[in-house]
Amino acid sequence: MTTPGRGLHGRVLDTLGPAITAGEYPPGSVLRTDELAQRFEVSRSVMREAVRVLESMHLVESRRRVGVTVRPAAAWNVYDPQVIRWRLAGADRPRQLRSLTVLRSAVEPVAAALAATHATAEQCAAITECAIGMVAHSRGHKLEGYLLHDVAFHRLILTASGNEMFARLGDVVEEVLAGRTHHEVMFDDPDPAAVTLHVQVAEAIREGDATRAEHLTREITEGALKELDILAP
Amino acid sequence: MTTPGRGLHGRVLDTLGPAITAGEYPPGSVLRTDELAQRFEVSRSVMREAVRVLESMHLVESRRRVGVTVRPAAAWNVYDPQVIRWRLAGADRPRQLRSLTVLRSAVEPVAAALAATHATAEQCAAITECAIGMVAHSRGHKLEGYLLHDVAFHRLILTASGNEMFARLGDVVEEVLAGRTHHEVMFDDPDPAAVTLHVQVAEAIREGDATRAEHLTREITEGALKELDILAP
DNA sequence: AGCCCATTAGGTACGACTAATTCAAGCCCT
DNA sequence: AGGGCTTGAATTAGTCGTACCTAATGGGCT
Repeated sequence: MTTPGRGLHGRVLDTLGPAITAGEYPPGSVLRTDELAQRFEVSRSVMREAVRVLESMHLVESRRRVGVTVRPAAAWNVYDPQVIRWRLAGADRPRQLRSLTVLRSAVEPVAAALAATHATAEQCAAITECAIGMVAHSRGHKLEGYLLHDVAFHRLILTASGNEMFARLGDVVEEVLAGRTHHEVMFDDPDPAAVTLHVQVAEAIREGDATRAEHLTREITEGALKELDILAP
Repeated sequence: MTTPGRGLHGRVLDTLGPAITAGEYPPGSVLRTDELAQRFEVSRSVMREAVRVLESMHLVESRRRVGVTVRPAAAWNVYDPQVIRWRLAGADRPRQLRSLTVLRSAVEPVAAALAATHATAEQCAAITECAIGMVAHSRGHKLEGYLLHDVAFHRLILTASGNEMFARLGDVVEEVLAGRTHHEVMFDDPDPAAVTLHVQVAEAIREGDATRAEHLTREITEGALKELDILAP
């Protein structure tokens, strides 16, 4: 995935970030740079750089004479891929997964509709290939192969929408899908109906049928939501 | 808005960030920390902190023996409020505004539907108040007052949806709406039809009619898209 | 109550040293 | 002779530690 620990400050972040997003330090908690530097056995310079990054994510706020105070969760940059990963690794993973899936259910249908009118021939071919790949890995405990094509499928559609904001949600979708396969209860084989829907979405996009692509994609995301309801009502 | 220049490194970012997002340094461009420190007349420590922040936004990548290389736009954290502000201040503001409006058109209808079933009585009251405020400022060149209520209206709905990912898009909506009022051509008074739609959305949410809230909100966002088409086809 | 000042923790600057990576010169082997 | 590999020198970010500045804060004084 992403390079863990590109430098000492990155190592520090890999510990501090998850700790903060996990609520280990409640909002308003005050940390001191020097104390943190000692705790992590790094120089103040390194700790300052780490704090700066946390600050840019709005996880903390640095004020003179006070220290580094933890900000309430409502202020966090929850779209930062790093923050998303930290939170998905934490305790409220289910809630996080649900939020992200709801976001998917809002974005992906619209993205699919746009893809139906904007996708190039190459993109259509790639999307179709992914759908075929999903079918090929839909039976016989080939979950890893299925996941790979599933992620690529949704990422391609988001990209083909031509909207950069949508395109950048590819990472989010990947996290959600990977999480479902790896951490949550996943039925031995994917739902055949879902596989069919993916094939049909590919069809609709290829044919330039925006409305159909949108509705079919909505069915997929609603299925994902129902799946979550079953696991954690 | 946000505090401009919380420290020297912030001052540097206020210049470097917009420059990079504006494409002033094409992808692959190499900057050197020391050179930048000299150019901005700050110490290396300060410049390093600034670079760390840019790195956390995926605007640049810092590698030994190479320098600080500018990453392609596709890698940028376009959901970072700071990045959004920088890009909106730059040359491709129209494209950016369009991307964000498309995002709104995907998210807000779903958020409104959720708000219809999740909003508390207090939230319903606040939303209604905003709609009333919009009506009150809809005639006679009261654009600032109108904007204020418009922003609050959409922000409240996003919050009332109960989904934190939606809630955090309040800043985005504010930027878009503020941009429309301040920088783009804005008709002297807002479209009466749009004002009515807002009132009706408030109604639907109050009555718990999710489907109606969703459809009405979709009309609002589609109107916003059409407005953009007129300005920049 | 209001003002003043000592305290405190972050902010900035500088200098020295480390480490990784690139590039190229030089070598060996084919 | 040419191509690929090794080695080393140059370069730039990374880390550390120190010294000093600045501004909030809280308590004590008037």
